[in-house]
Amino acid sequence: MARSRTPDPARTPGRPPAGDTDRRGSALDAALACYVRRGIAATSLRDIATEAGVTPALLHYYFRDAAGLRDAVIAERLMPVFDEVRETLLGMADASLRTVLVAFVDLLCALVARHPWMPALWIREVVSEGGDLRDLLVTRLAPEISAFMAARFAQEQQAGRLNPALDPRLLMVSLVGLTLFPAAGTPIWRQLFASDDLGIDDIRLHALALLDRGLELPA
Amino acid sequence: MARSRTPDPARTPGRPPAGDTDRRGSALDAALACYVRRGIAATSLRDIATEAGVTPALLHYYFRDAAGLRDAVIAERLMPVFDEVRETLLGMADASLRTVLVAFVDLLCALVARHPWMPALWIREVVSEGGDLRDLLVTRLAPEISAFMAARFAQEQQAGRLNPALDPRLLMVSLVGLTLFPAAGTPIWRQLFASDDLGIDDIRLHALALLDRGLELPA
Amino acid sequence: MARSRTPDPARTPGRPPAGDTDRRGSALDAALACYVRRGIAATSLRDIATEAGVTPALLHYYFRDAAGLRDAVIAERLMPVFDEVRETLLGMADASLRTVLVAFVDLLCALVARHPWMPALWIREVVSEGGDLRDLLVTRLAPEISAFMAARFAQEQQAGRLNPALDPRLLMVSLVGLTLFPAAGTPIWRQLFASDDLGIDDIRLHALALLDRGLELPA
Amino acid sequence: MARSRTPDPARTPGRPPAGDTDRRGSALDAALACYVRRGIAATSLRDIATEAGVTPALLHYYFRDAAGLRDAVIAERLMPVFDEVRETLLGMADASLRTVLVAFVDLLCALVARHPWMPALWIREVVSEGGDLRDLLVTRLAPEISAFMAARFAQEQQAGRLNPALDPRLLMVSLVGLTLFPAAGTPIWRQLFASDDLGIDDIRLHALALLDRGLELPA
DNA sequence: TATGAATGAGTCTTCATTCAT
DNA sequence: CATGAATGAAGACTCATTCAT
Repeated sequence: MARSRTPDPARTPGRPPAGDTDRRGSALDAALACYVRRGIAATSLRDIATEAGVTPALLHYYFRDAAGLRDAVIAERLMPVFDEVRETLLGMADASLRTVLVAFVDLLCALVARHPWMPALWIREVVSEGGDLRDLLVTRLAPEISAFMAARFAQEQQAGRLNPALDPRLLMVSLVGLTLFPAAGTPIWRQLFASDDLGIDDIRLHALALLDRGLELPA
Repeated sequence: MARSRTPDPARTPGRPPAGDTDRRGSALDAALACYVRRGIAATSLRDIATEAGVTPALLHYYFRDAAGLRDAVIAERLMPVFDEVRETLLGMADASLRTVLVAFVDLLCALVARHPWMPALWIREVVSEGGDLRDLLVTRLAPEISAFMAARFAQEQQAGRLNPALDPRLLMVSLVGLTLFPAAGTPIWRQLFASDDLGIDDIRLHALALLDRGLELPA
Repeated sequence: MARSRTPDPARTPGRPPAGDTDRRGSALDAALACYVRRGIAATSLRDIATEAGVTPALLHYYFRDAAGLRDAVIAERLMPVFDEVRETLLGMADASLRTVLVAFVDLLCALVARHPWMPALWIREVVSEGGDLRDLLVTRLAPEISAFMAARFAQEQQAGRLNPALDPRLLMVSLVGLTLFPAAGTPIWRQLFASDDLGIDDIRLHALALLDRGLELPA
Repeated sequence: MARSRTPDPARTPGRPPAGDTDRRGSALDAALACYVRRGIAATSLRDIATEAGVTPALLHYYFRDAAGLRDAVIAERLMPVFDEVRETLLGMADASLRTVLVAFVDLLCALVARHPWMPALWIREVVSEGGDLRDLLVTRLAPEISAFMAARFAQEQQAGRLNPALDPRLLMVSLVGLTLFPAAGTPIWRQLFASDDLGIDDIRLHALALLDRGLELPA
């Protein structure tokens, strides 16, 4: 039974013809918005259909079922973004550690600037035990990056060029905890500090400052 | 005729009489477990009833509806924990900044050690736009703490006793990003680095080291 | 997870308390009527709910799902009838072949008289390749009976007391083909021959006559 | 503007031009296969489309709707077979009763040999109360045959040339019950008696033997 | 001639909730 | 104090059918 479900499989990978109304793409965007707002598990197909202005039946026509839609969102909206991070990072094997770290922070922040929905979705669906993005992270995205980064950290540490009290494994985690995590909570910090201008660039500078020299507290 | 729905409203705040099997408390625990596992929004009353080994009707008898149950979990399981953090922190107004910071990190880590479910629930439900914990954070827990901490940071910074490139508003966010966030992802880092022993104490030491002196990268 | 779905399992095997309205039993009867009318596979839960005058949700409450309802109908409406046939027949091991055969025909015809819906359901759902009754026949009801009967036939044939041209395996099939099959089609034959009085007793006498002496055609 | 929906109505009765891939004919065959497998009422248009390897829309293009397809299957696949039976039988008005009976049995068995799907479909869809084939039988096929046969039986009986205890109306029913009915259940009897070789010819010989002289039980 | 797009109605099923007991 | 019975609303998904191309 040929899986010829998707109306025009040949069109799937890239963006649609453009110019014309692209209902499939709109559906993906609507799904993404719902996922960000309520979480993947709590989003119903009907929510997405309403958001996209189409009937639930159409979503079934395009994506077969709820899991198919979710997979399509991951494949066509999330993976391209993640792949970009991986490519950029792995291409920097020869740069100095400082360069790599700054590039990593810059990369994540630039990513947030372009895709404001990313951090919230990422933080939420990755830490969730049954989260679908967690598998994605653990099996496809992170292994290469984390191995590369952790190895590099350990090596620099042994050479005495990195704070010896740090845990090489947790350093990469820290980079995320100082960028994506604050970015995900931006609406909260804004409200908490009554600072409507608090943005990803503040996060970036703050993270770099903290990483670079720590708190600089007097002994 | 006011329908006094909760069996014994007077008993609610504290623990039940004890001695008897405490079905209400078990229900709260079951709900908490489900919230952690699947997220608050994606947890059905039926899930909780099954987990607790009671009928859905009993949950209605105790908590009126799903929102009532959720509120009870927040009030009786989450708030006590958060209040403890707030009390401890606010009681340290006179201590040195280093002492306060170390105490904050220690406090969060001790909390994780005692309530391993906390970080995942917290991280997930706080970033969710409509999340109920987010309201809780923004309206009840954080205002005092964040105001206290940010003011203290700014004051120390002006006195030249804190890295001037840091953002006082984001520093408290960073403390969470370096403790609760890594803690929430522990299963992932363990799998990623094949380190079954990676625990909250590693997170604590790493965070303190990073905060204290940063990366110590050579110029 | 204890399958404590059925409201009152203890009541299940026998008929309900009687006197009170037995909605579970009514649902089984309604399901049976629909199965007979349209076939098991083509009967929707909604059909049954409408026929029984209840909501589809109630059927789920009682029987969990469509398959559960079907199984309940089989177990509580069909099996008792079939078991009766098996018991009666297997209890006649010592009787003469003629006695056994006449008893078999009489038994089936009496059964039809008491449960007019039986033949149609039986004929239809047994020949259907994926039919659920077919499994029932092949695995639970027929093996004993058919083995017993075929063995008896073969033994009588060897002793020269049965038409040697007959196939012992098919003889029992013939008994059904001369009783249940004509009974299932009764409405048709009545219409075809404009005989409103054509009934199960005509079928019985005709079958016995044919079995006994055949057509008695002159050579 | 009369929408001439069937592509080439003139082609309908006979086989298509041949030489070209006959998608209409394949659809009919696919439908027939599905009908046999699941029953007419339980077969969806989509099932048939999948089986035929075409789109549901094409079936609508050819047959207008599900009923139209079913009617086409009846008209172009079933009726020719049934007509053949009728023609053959009605052409034997002058033959001896024995000849007619043997011919009838032979005819049905030959038919089964050529169209193994026939008996199952026939038995199932004819006894079903709302079955579409039942109308067919009652209104188009059987009236002539059954009238002819029953009259003949009655006449022979009055002349003392047929077992007087038989019911002339049911005799023709018996012929079907001893041929098509056993044939429909062949897979079952095979499994039940572990006889993979049990076939239509065994059925034919057994039926003839039983009809001819009955069981030949000793008094 | 044939099909991809689209949908309203219908399917089974789960859910939160009510209520009598 | 607790639950079994019951249901309306909503869930995912399937279906036959229409229509523009």
